[in-house]
Amino acid sequence: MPASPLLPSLDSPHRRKGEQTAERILDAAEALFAERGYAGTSLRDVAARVELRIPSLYNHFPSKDALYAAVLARGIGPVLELLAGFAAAPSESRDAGAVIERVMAILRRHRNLPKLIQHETLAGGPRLTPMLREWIAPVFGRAGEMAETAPGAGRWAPEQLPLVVIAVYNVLVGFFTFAPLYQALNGDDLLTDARLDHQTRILREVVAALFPEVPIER
Amino acid sequence: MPASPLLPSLDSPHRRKGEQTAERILDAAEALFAERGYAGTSLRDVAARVELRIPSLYNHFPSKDALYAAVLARGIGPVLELLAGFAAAPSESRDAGAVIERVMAILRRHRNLPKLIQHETLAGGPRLTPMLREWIAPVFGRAGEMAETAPGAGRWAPEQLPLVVIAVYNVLVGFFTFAPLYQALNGDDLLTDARLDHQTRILREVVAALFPEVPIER
Amino acid sequence: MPASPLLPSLDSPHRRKGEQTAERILDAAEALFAERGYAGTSLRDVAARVELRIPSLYNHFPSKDALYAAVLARGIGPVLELLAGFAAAPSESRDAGAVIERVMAILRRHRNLPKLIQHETLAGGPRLTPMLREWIAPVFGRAGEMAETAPGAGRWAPEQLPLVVIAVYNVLVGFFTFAPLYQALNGDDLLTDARLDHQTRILREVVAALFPEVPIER
Amino acid sequence: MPASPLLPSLDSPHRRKGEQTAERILDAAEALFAERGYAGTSLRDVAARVELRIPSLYNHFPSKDALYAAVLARGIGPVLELLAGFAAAPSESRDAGAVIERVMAILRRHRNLPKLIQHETLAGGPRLTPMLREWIAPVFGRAGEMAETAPGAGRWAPEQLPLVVIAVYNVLVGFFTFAPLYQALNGDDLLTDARLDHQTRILREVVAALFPEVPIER
DNA sequence: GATGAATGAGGATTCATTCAT
DNA sequence: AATGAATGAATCCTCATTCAT
Repeated sequence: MPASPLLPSLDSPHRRKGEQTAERILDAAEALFAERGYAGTSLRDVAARVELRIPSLYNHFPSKDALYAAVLARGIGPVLELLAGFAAAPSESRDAGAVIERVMAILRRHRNLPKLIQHETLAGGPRLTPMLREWIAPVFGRAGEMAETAPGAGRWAPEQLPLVVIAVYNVLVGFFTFAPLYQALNGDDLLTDARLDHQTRILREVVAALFPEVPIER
Repeated sequence: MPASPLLPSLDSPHRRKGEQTAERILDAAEALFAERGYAGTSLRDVAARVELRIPSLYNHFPSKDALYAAVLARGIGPVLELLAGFAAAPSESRDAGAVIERVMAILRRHRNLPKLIQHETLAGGPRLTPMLREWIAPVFGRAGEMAETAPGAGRWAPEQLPLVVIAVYNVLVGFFTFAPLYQALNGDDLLTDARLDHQTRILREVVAALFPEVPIER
Repeated sequence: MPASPLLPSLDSPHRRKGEQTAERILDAAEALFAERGYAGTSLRDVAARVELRIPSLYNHFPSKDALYAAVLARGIGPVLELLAGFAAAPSESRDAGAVIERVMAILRRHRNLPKLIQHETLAGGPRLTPMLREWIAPVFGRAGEMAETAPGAGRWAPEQLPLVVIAVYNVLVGFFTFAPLYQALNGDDLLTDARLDHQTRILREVVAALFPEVPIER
Repeated sequence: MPASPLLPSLDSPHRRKGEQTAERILDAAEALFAERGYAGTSLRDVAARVELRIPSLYNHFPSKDALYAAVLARGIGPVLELLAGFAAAPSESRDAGAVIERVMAILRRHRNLPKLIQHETLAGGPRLTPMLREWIAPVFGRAGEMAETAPGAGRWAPEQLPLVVIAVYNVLVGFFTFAPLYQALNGDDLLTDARLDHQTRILREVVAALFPEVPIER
């Protein structure tokens, strides 16, 4: 029996179009939230970017906050999965180089993500905390533990280890967050493919320098 | 000769009190801008924090924008002077360790500064660009040049050098910007004196690892 | 073919109601701008008069300035068309009496118009100038030319003619602008139908006196 | 005995300077009120024009309203005296031409006055009414009476007479109020001495045309 | 007499949200 | 699903005024 027109099947054109719209809204919102932060982004801007009127946004997301959460979730999800996979792997088979490579690959396609996260980090605030408990906390907890059990960890005192992990994290994220300023200063775009390759290499070397004994595939 | 009543002397009570108030406004604004960014900070919040009514703010700063610029200028000034001094020093007498120490000392007293700068960096925007040309640009220009002529520069290809400098910069700034998130996750405050000592040490080691031949006083 | 729901037909209830509201806003604004001028009129007053909240005004006009411009355009349009028609008519068929009659008829229905124009005239300012070039300038230019080619023009030196035209204009407008003061002084309302008839007659006689040879139908 | 420094005589430099300041404030306020009306003029503007700070204005006038009233009084006084003198003169010795000449002379020196009055007229409102009763009312009352008893009055029906007087008044005032618009349109300044001579002449002719039997000295 | 600082009231405008269509 | 209209709350900012100096 074909789906009744009143109950459209999961991928009827209707539904597809609706999801497409939601996706377009997420895209627009992601770019704007990344550039201007939550407070600096108005639904008016988002709507204009999607070429919709504001109330239409409410057909897809129940509030600005929910839209923001959705943007964050969509962006952060893949990264967390990757990290979780890495953390879960047996310690011998962890290859730092591969993770760096794959994280960079994700960020290349989602260049807004680091800025988005950085905005949240700076706010350090209420909107973030709920998501933290669920997503970031375990990963960063694992990261510390990983580092502790990692071969090269001997170089750092236990209470220094989290700080070193944070340092690496900031080097990674920083390439993206610093890009617009760099461009304003020098005219160069740090986010071209060539530059991103450089950054990947630098990141590898930074990790190699900080954790001399961690295996890293060349 | 007594000061004419028409031209109040430089330290008339008026002036002194006014300057004090302006300073208090700057303090309040700095904290709020750092935490919530420009768009997320309302003059209402600032005024409440200084225990003034909103219009009084306008007796000291002509607009929110001007207040923001003043906050930025006051905060960034000393750091830039320090860096400029370092950049101007003859290359043999440059001691990376000393600079790290002194930058950290400044940031310890102005803990909002890195967040402030980070917000601006993320915005990458119009409010920043004018200041950039004047202040940051020459320093970062010098930083690149410094690194090139530095003994350890040989380790990096010329086009990689700016990226490495940026990496160090991000490690430094990142300790401060990541602090609130870290606290929300783990309950630990990264900005205690003990922790900041750790970070200083880590930063030195990062620099040592990245520029193995740069002299660094222990 | 039924109208698509995405493109509401020209007289959807939405549109009709919206236009009605816009018209009511224009009415209220016209009265207030006429009485108190631009600076003296607050959107709060306008909104109160239409029984709306202030932000609703922005659903119909993007700014106070735009509302003002719309008021002016709506009011001045018909008069200018009338004058343009008169100016375009062949000189023999021009009947000063008829124009006076018809201008008075318009102003009777739009009694705020003269005050509105007078406010603008006094400001002599930036808000006016753009509209002037487009609307008023050509008409007044024609007015001068008309007067020159008119039979009675011989009475006045060419450089006096514009001044005489202005004089007539001021007599006409003055009846309306002076009315509130007159009422405050004497208690009489100059804008009753009877009084307006008088004024029309006086205006005719003034024109007859100033241009003795211009044909004027009785 | 010379005036003690504690009790400065009426025209001590102290007092003189004070009065001078008040006069300068009046000048600035007159120009601004004339151009922008009461609501459109801020004390900030006035103070800036006198190169004082706002609170200093309050040393000379107790409120914005009082300043406005003072501007009006200072400007209108001479005109009213002139008219009063004319009205009081025995009817045979009245010479319309002389009055026109002298009113124009006053307005030439006080070009803001007509605009000022026109603003008030348009407001027709509360700020005006108190002054009206005292100043303008009697004069206009007399004007009507004068016109009635004047030789040429026979031309007009009694109830038309006030309207005719108003017409003349508007011709006179209109030259000044229309000037800025005219200048914006044509680039010509209507308030040059030559133009004002023309206007005086036109005004005489208008009066002559409207009151053919009124004596008017050539 | 002049002014810096402070402020209550109000200015225009934006924002996120709701609802009827 | 899309949108015009409406709105309470909040935005930045201006204004007239006061007061201590």
